[in-house]
Amino acid sequence: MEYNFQEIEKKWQAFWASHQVFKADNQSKKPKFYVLDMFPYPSGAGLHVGHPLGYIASDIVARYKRHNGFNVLHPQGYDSFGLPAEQYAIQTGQHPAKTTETNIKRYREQLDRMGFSFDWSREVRTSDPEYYRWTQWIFIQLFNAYYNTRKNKAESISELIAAFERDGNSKVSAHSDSDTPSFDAVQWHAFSEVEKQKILLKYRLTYLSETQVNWCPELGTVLANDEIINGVSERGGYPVTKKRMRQWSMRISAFANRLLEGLNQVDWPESLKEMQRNWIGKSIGASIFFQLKEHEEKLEVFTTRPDTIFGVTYMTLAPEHELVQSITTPEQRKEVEDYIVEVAGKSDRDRQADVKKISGVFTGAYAIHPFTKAAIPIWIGEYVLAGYGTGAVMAVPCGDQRDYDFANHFDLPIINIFNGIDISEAAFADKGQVKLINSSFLNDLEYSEAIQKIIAELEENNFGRGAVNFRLRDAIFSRQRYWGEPIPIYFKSDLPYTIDEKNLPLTLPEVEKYLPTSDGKPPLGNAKDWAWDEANEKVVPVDQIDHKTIFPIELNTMPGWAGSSWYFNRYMDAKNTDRFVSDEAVEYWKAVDFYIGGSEHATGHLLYSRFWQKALFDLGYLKVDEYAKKLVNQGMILGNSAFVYRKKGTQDFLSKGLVNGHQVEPIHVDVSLVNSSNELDIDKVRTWQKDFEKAKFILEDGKYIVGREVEKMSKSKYNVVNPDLICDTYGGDTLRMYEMFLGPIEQDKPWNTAGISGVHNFLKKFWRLFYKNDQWVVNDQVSSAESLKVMHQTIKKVTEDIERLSFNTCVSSFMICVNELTGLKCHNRAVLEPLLILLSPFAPHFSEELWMQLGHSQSISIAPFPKFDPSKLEEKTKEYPVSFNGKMRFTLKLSLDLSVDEIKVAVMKEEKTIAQLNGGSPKKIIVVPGKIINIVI
RNA sequence: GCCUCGGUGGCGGAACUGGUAGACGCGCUGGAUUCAAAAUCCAGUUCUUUCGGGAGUGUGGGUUCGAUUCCCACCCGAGGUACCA
Repeated sequence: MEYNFQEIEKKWQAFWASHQVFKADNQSKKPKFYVLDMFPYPSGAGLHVGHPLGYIASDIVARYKRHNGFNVLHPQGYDSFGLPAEQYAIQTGQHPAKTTETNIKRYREQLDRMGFSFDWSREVRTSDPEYYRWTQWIFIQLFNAYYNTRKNKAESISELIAAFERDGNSKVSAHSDSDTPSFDAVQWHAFSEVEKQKILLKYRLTYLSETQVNWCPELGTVLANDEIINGVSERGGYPVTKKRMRQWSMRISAFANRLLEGLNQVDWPESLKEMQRNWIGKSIGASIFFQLKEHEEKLEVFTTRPDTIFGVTYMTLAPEHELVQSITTPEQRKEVEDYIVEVAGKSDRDRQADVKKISGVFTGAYAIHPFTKAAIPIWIGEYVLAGYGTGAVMAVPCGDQRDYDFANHFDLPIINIFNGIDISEAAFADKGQVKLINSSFLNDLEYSEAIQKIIAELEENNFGRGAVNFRLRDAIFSRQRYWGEPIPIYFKSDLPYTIDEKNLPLTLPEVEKYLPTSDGKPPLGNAKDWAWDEANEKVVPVDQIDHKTIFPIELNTMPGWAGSSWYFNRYMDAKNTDRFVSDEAVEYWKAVDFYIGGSEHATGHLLYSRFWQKALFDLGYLKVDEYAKKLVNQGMILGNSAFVYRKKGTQDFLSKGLVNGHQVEPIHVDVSLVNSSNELDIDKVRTWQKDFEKAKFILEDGKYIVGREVEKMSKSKYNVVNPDLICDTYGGDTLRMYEMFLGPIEQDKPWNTAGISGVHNFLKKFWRLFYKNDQWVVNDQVSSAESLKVMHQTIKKVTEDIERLSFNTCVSSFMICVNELTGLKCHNRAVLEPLLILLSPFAPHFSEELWMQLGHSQSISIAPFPKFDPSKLEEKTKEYPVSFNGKMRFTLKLSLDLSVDEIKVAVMKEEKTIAQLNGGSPKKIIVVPGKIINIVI
C-alpha cells in the first residue's frame, strides 16, 4: 500500500469531527492545559501559508499535552467584526454579515485540511449577537465602575456615589478627568440628576468626553494611535487629521502601573514586554508650579529632573496650551498668533518630519522661579506636545540637548550647574556622579540626593510635588463604523444611560447604506429602527423619538479590539446564555497556559485585553488578573514578491538583467506566474491583468526574468501563497512538518517550497518501515539493542525539543531516526509504535492511520506519550572530571569495562603529563598536541 | 537617537549550561537500479592545499588549556519607539 495522504487525511478529519475527539470537558480529574491561538480575522483573501505557522505550533503543544495526560482546551474562533467587510459592503452593497459568513466557511475548510485538533464546539465569532451581547455587557460593567486609587482596584460606581453622599469628593481617591471640580456632601445632594451624571462620567471606566481625535476623512472614522502608521491610516494609507469630538473612552490609564507591574509575572518574550513598557512610558519626576509674573495663574510643568531646577533659564509651552492666549503680551501677540496658525496648519506628519528644525516664539510673559525668584521668559514651541505631561516644560539648557539647541538658536542664557563639566559644546544629560553647583541648597549634591532634597523642598513650600507621569493615554472607544458592536447606550437629556442587561444583545440594525449620513453622522444614523423605548424596553423606529419616553441610541460602534479583549474567557464556557462565562468554568480553566500569536499586537490587543482582564478581575468576575501565563510570538512568513520593470513613460518591460542604466518603475506581478528560475510566463501575464495586454516584453536570452524581493505577504503585493495547493500536492501533514522545519518558530522567514520534498520524502520513508513493496512488514520480533537505542534517543530529543518549542530540530530528529531504522532494517512493532505516538503531534493523520492499522481501537491522540529510558542509551561509560594545574577542567568519558592505565589527551601545545585526576582510576593522563581527545589504553 | 533581537557553507538552518563547528533538509556531483524516465537506494559535498596540512561562525580586541557560545569596541540587518520634558 502506498502512502496515500489524500485518502488518509480526508478519512481522519471526518473521524475526528464525528467522534468529537478534541472536545474538552470543563470537569476532569486530569490536570488542565489551555492552549490558545490569536483568532483570525476572516478576510476575503482566505488563509495564506503564514497563518498556520502559529496554529501548527500550538497544535503540536496541544496534542503533546493530550498525550501527556492533560485535559487540553484548544479552541478556535473568528474576530469577525472589521473594516474590510464593511468596505466591501460599501462597494457592493452586500451585507457584511454575509461576506463574513462566506469567508468563515472558506477559512474553516482550509483549517480543517491541516488536521488541527481544535474543539470546534466552543467556536466564537465576535460578530455573533450571542457573543457581542456579552461584549456589550462588559461595556456596561466598566461604565458602572470607577478606579479606587487608594485600594488600587476598580470598584462599583455605587461605592463612589455612597462616598459622595457622605463626604463629597474631597476624601475620595479615584482616577478621574483632570477638570473634575471639588464638592462636598451638601453640594452633591443639591446637584440635579444631570449634574450628578456629568460628574460621575468623569470617574467611570467607560466615559464620554470631548477629545481631540485622529480623524480620517477618507474612511470617515476615528483611528486609534496604533491604527496610524507614519501619519497615515494603516488601512488604505489615507491622511489623518486632528478633530475635536465627543467620544467614548476607556480609562486604561488608571491601570497603567498595574499593567506595567503585571509584566513581571508573565512569561512573555522580553522584546514584547519592553514594547509594552515603552508604550506605557512611566516617568518618575516632579510636578512644579511656577507663579506667572503679573498674572494670578500658576504654570504647572512636569519634569524628570527636578534636581536641575536652578539651571532653568526659560520655559516652553505647547502652542495649544490654554494659558498662551491670556499671557501673551500685546507686542508679541501678532508673532505668537502667526506661529500658532503656522503650527496648526501642519499635520502631525509634517510636525514630525523636520525634527531637527528649531522653531518657537517668545510670548512676552515671564514666570517666577520658585526659589531664586528670577523672572523666566516664557516661549512657545512646537516640540512641546500638548498631549504629554502638562504641555509645558521648564527648559534646562545645560542638562538637556534639545533645550540647549533651542537656547543657542534664540540666544537664551545657559547656566551651568554641573561641577567640572564643560558645556560649551553640548548639554550634559547624564545622571552620573557629578556634583551640582550654582544650585543654592542643592550645591555639592549628586543626582539621587538632589532629587530627594528638591522634592522635599517643593512639597514643604507648596511649590510642587513628586509625581509620576505616564505616556499611556486613555483608549478611545467610539468608531464611526457599521460593522462593529453597537454601544448599549441611549441618550436622555444628552446624557448616556445604559440599556438594561436583560435587554441585551442590542443587535446591529439594518441600514440601507453603510456610509456616514449626509450630515456626517456615523452609518448607524441611516438606521430606521434605532431609538429606545424606555418604558417598553425595546428598540423602536427613529421617527418616534420624543425625548420623553423614546430616546436616541448611540450611533457609534465599538472598536475592533473590543471583541478580542475577552474572547479567551468566552472559550471556557462558549455556550453559556446566562453569563459571559460561568464561575465554575473560570475556576477550572483560570488562565491561558500557552498563547501564541504575532508581535504586531503588542501595543494593541495584548494591552487592551490585559486591561479588561484586570478590570473584570477587580469586579470579581474572573480569578486571575493576568490571563496569559506564557506567550510566544511566532514569526511572519514572508512572501517572495516578483517584479517586472516598466521603462518610465512607456509600455516596455525590461527583463531584470537589462534594467541597468534605465529609469524603470518596478511593478508587482503575481508570483504564480513565475517559475522557480524567475522566468515569467508572458502569455499568462497578458491575460492576468488588462494593463499587460499590449505590453512589450524585452527579453534576455529569450526569457523574461523578474526581480525578487522578500516582503510581508499581502494580497496587494500578489505574493500570497495559498496552503491549499500544498495540501493538494503533498498533504496537510507534510505542510505541518515543513512549516515547522523551516526554522525557529519565533523567526521571520521567507516562504520557499524548495525544501518541501525532503519532508515529504521523510513521511514516505517512514511509511516504508510499515509497508515495503506494498507488503505489511511490521513484526513482533524482539527489537535489537541498536534500534531501541535509536528510539530512545529520539524520544529524548523530541521531548526536550517540544518542551523548549524547538520544533525544527524535532523534525530533524525524526529524519535521523527513520534513516537509522531504515539502515538497521528495523520493522519491529515495539520500536515503531512509540515513534508513531511521538510523531503524531506533527503528522496526525499519518500517525492515526498507521496506529489503527497496528490494531488499536482508540484514537492515537489519547495514547500516552512514550517515556525516555536512559538505560537504553547506556554507553557503559563513566564521566571523570579532570583538573589540570589546578585550573584546567573538562570531562573525560571512559568506557566502564576497560581498565585504563594511561590516557593521552590532546589539549595543549606541548606534551604534558596530567597532574591530578579526580575520581579514581585511570591514574595517568598524557596531554599531547593534536586532536582534542585521543585516548590510548 | 534610544530599546529589543539577530549576523554560521551555494541556500534554510543545527550546535540547549564554553569542549571534535556545519546536525537535518534543499541544491549540486558521482554511482546503483531501469530499454528509458519517475520513484528508490548508496557515496561525496565549508574553503583552500604542493594532500603533510592551513584557514574558518560580521570586524577588531580581551578572558580561557579551549570561544559560534562569555566580556569590550565597532560594522551590518530586522522589529519597536521618539522633539516624552
